[in-house]
Amino acid sequence: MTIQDIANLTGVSTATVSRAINKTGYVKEETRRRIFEVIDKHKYVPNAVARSLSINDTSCVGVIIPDIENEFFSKVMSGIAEVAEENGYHILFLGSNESLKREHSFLNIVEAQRLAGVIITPVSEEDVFTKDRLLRFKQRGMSVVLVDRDVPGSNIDGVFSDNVTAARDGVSKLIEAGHTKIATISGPETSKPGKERLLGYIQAMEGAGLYIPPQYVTHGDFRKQRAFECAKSLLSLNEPPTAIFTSNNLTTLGCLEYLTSNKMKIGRDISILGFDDIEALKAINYKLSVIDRDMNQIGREAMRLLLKNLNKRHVKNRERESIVLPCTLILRGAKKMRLKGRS
Amino acid sequence: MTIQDIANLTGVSTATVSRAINKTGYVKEETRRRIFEVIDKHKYVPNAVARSLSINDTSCVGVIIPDIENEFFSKVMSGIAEVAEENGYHILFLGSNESLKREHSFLNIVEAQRLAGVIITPVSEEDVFTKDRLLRFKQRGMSVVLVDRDVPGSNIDGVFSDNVTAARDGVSKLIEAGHTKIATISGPETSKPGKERLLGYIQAMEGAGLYIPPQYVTHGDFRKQRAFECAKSLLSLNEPPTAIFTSNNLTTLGCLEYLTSNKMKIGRDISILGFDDIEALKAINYKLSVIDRDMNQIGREAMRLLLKNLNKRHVKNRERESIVLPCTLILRGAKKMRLKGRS
DNA sequence: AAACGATATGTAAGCGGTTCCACAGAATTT
DNA sequence: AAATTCTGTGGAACCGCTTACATATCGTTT
Repeated sequence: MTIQDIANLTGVSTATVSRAINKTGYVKEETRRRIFEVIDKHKYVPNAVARSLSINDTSCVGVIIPDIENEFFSKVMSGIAEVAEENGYHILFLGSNESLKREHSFLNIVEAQRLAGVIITPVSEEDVFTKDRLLRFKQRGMSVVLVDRDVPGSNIDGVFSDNVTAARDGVSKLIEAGHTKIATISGPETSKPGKERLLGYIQAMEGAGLYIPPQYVTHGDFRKQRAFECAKSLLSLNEPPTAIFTSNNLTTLGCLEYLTSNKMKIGRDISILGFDDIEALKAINYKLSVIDRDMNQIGREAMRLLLKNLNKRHVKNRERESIVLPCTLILRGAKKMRLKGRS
Repeated sequence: MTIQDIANLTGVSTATVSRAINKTGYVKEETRRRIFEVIDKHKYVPNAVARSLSINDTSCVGVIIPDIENEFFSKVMSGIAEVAEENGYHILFLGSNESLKREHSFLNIVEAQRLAGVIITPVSEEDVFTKDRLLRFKQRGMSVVLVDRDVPGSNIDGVFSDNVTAARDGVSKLIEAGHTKIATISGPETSKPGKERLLGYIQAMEGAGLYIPPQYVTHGDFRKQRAFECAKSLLSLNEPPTAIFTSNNLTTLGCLEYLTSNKMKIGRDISILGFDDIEALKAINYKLSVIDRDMNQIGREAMRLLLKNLNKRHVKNRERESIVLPCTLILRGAKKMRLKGRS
């Protein structure tokens, strides 16, 4: 069944059928009725591929994210999908799995499929292939939006979080609660979130005049396994920390895994401040404080930004539009820590 | 940049360029080299939309799932994506959010976009619109695969879990551990998982000669809120259960939320057996036993099944191919329950 | 040397839509 | 009544690619 068949069966031209279907141009009411009778009778559904080719517009955007199993990304995805659907856009899902090779291959797909835009959390902030591609996309009028991670020097729009402030305020709370021996399991320092959250931690500590022993800054990679080992090394120190700031949700889990497997009780034996809340732990009111973000909102804003800049060619020297969303501190830690050594 | 431009610049016909690009048919090595020089120089990327139209094949499958934020689905998605990528297929992500309206609209998209197939966990097992569409898809040679939920009487292939056995064995373990007062928060009884898990529970109880007070069977909807209320009603009974079988991950969380907010300690004050493991709780070795499934595998199998039946027209009376994967029981409950009233 | 298969390339007709343009009749304005 | 605008419709080019078919050249085989 093609538009030609429908035209023949109705006794009109394809032009008229097309106009009837798309409500563009004049079609006599009577003709229109007959056309739709035929369409319904034969359950005709116009070929969107042909249409895309013809009008040169696939109402489709690509979403390249590193790990859909991560609660953060699945929620972001959800937000993206919501706004996309409201606006008649479809989503091509591309899970890079933190693999550069895959990311590159996906960028090719985005280009080949002539997608209207792409939302991406790049695997690496320093990869030149990805950067070049994204810039080329913009030059060609595609809409490109970064999420969470940046591509330095690219001036590409994006939705980010106020990592520094959040981390600083969060760690400050730990200090207010009496902690002085606060360690961190940081993220990759080549990535915006990793860098900024570490910076916030440092600012809070230095702001309070607290010394940071070098061993207190362990270097994770935003994954569980590595965080587990970082936690282990922290707890093996002569002077182990009384609180740990973990810089993303998986880091938190890895850290918790080590601590609980060593029979430590969070909120009593040690305090944890995590970045990004975790549904399950929220449900059981686990004594874990977190810096929370509205992940759905991040997705929604990203999609909105994408839609807003559709078809806007890259203008030279245009200010990048970067949306920085705030975080909130959720204190679920147990009792405040007893202050030692004071009256 | 089109294939025509490349042809002109190289001084050959589009046919030759096409053959060079797709490695189909003869092209002299020298010509081939020149063509690719031009392609590289101008960063030409063939238009996949035009190609799809021409060869009548979008290497793209639709995935319609109700809730990507649910750990189960995000892992299934991950598995699907993995196999899709290995085979050069793309994924159109369609999140129905448990809304029939959206699901229907997505089915239209699948049809209009001429996708090669669709993997779907339908919102309702009784919706006739969806059923009709899926059957039509099959008749037209599209590959259709169900995941987890069924469409009765449709004979559509699918990947399911051995819910009855798993639930029966799981609940039996609770009984072996000494529990006699075991309640359940079931899922929608119109859905395969809801129905079967409840059946498994009943079989285990009856098999052990245990009476099931009607109030012990509460009816959830696989969501948190409702489960919270079910838990509340169970704990308000004169004779509250000593163990609860929760029939999916969100049900478990809702139940836990109620219990923990009432200061009950899981594994001591009450035992929980959940269906589907929860990453975060696994990490902290929470005293919660679960029936676990390899969710990634479910996704992988679904995609494999889809690929296998690509282009195979619906054969009348063909046996449906339904893959039923086993579950495993993970006992993380605390100590065995003290047996009461016996020597 | 003729015949043949392999190699190399071009022409042009699709794929299934959209849309510009032309044209005709109806309705309205002057 | 003529001029003008509005309605309604069809013809055909076009979107960018693939491919059947035709044709030409070349190296082999007989």
